[in-house]
Amino acid sequence: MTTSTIRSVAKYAGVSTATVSRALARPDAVRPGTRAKVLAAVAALDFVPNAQAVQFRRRATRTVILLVRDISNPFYLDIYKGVEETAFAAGYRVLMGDARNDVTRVGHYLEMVRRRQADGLILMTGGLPSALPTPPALPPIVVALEFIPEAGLPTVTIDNRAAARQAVDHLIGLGHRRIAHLTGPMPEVMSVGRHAGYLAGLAAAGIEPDPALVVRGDFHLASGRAGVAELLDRDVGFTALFASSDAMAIGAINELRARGRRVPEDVSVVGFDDSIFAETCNPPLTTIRQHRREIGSRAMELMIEILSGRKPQPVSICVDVELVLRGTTRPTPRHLGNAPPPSEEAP
Amino acid sequence: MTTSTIRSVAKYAGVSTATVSRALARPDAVRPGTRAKVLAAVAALDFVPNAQAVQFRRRATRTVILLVRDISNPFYLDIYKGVEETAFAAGYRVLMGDARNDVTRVGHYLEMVRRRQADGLILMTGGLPSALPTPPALPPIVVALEFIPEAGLPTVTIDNRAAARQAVDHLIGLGHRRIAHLTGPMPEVMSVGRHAGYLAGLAAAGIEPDPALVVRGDFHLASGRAGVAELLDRDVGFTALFASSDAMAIGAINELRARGRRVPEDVSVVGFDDSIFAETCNPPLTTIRQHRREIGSRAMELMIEILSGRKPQPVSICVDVELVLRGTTRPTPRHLGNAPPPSEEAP
DNA sequence: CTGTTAGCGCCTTCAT
DNA sequence: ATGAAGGCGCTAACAG
Repeated sequence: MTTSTIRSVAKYAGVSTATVSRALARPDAVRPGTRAKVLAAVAALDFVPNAQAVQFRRRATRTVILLVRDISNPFYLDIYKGVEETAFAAGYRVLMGDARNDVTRVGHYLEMVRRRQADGLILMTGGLPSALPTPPALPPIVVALEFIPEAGLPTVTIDNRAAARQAVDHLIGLGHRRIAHLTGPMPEVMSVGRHAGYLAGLAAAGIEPDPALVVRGDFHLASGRAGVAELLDRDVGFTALFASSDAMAIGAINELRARGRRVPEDVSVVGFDDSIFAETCNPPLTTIRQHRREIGSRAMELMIEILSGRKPQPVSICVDVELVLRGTTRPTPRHLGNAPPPSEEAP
Repeated sequence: MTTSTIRSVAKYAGVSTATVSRALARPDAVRPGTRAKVLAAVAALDFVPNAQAVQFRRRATRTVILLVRDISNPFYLDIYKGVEETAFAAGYRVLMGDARNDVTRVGHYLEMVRRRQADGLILMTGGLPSALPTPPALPPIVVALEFIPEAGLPTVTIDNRAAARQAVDHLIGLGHRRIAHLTGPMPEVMSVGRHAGYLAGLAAAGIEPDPALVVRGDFHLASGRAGVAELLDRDVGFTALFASSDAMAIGAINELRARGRRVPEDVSVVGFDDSIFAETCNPPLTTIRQHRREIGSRAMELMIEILSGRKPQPVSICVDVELVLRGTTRPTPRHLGNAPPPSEEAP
């Protein structure tokens, strides 16, 4: 590893260290001739500036931490990509942290920022340690995807309620009226929003909500399976199912099949997320797409503005979602009545 | 954000800065009384050591870069987890980089290490820029999963040949003799190794290899689909298929179904990786499991040893794989002859 | 435009 | 066991 410093370069080029620094940082702040001399010296000595010294001196690491709830979830990969692209372009680096669903680990990462291991924190975990430092000591934070009610932190999210509503409206448009819902973990803002959208969709169509059609899940595949099992055991009739996550939707489809129901012939299914599983599963899943890349880059943009000293702290950005029609939904079977013209179909 | 420094703490506690530093770094190097005074001052002033200053002074960032070939691939998530866990426990941080299948970006990350943005680089990309710095200027590097022939760099991998052999032996054990192979991109060491294992398995069973049964893919799902299409169009008979990646295996299954072949009734399929798709696909995929977490943590362990100044540079570690029996393989149909007792079955 | 001069915050000899 | 002092490598005033 190299050891030449700005000082050796200065000596070699016959200029001062300040000039070297300038020639490198703001080339047009020095005369072309000197610049050339410096550059030649840099090349000759194979000089590489010591980033640690620079950052220390500038009191900025140009690094942000992206902390996710659980890194096993590939959902976060695209978010990361969005964050990283925007960060990289602006000269920032991204450190990805895994909270492992554990709030104390969030505190740990917060501490890293306070120690100036990083300039800011992009949080995608549904909670903060209760002993949160108060505003003056609170480092720059942007919350994405999740909600942290108390603190008035800048946030990037989707409109969960409206998104769920889209899913349900689609099902209703296909003629379904007995629509079940697999929710996420329930006191959580995200799950509550999606459930509210489900109810709103029914209400708008004048469909009486039936509590027996609603089962609580936890976003994971197994709970989708279990949810359908419960629904079937309850023996409530339903021709469609809206799951608050793709994983649950896939679990649900597996269980439906295992119990002899065909998808979409007997039951239409809509998921949520448009995860990587959605397209490759069989049949491909109709679902609500979250534009993850965009969520990530928006969050990073916000962070950059905050770190640049612009922006009034509390901002909120809402990223659009999109209903992706694929193979798991179709009009209700004619024998159940109200069959609409068989027009809507996935590409 | 806090601004108290070691100096203010020293003044408050009525000791020198050296004592504060010692009290924090090596508590038993100072008298209990002084330690208490220092700790009280730290608490009173809400002192947080400035990591940048510490690292600058110590000339170490305690950060390593994990550079992957393409971060969209969830395969790397578990590797990351393994790396991160081991790193975290040893006081290191992990910066994840995405090479986006682009060698020039590898050079960029190498440069980051040279600039001391990080202490070392864990490489999971199949190549290095040709203008690689020579040993004195070459930063600490550990290669994982992939192979970089020229440089005698420490490496953590699996035995691709032996792993593929296991897959093929399993199929042969079930009575299959017409076994097709979907390879990875072909000049690459990894793909070549797996293909060699396939051939070795056939040879050991006295089966004549048939070039018409081999199709080149690129590890991605679409190439699995295309590969099967080609196989079917060639009209070569086969009762089993070994794909060098799970994604290709799933693509293959989709295409087989689309063309009216049932899996595993008509064709048995074995994948490679045990990716997250393997378990949730339908039926669940029999495959070769790579212990990704372990590969990651081994790589990080190696890195730590190198950074600690131990370890002679060129080391190579080989992590075991495991055949995971699930639902896509079964004995050959009796009408094709040699049907073994129907014993082997997934749990 | 360029050089001189101070540190950034911490750790670490070297004395005491 | 503790204090005093000198940098790590660089940038940012401030003069010239």
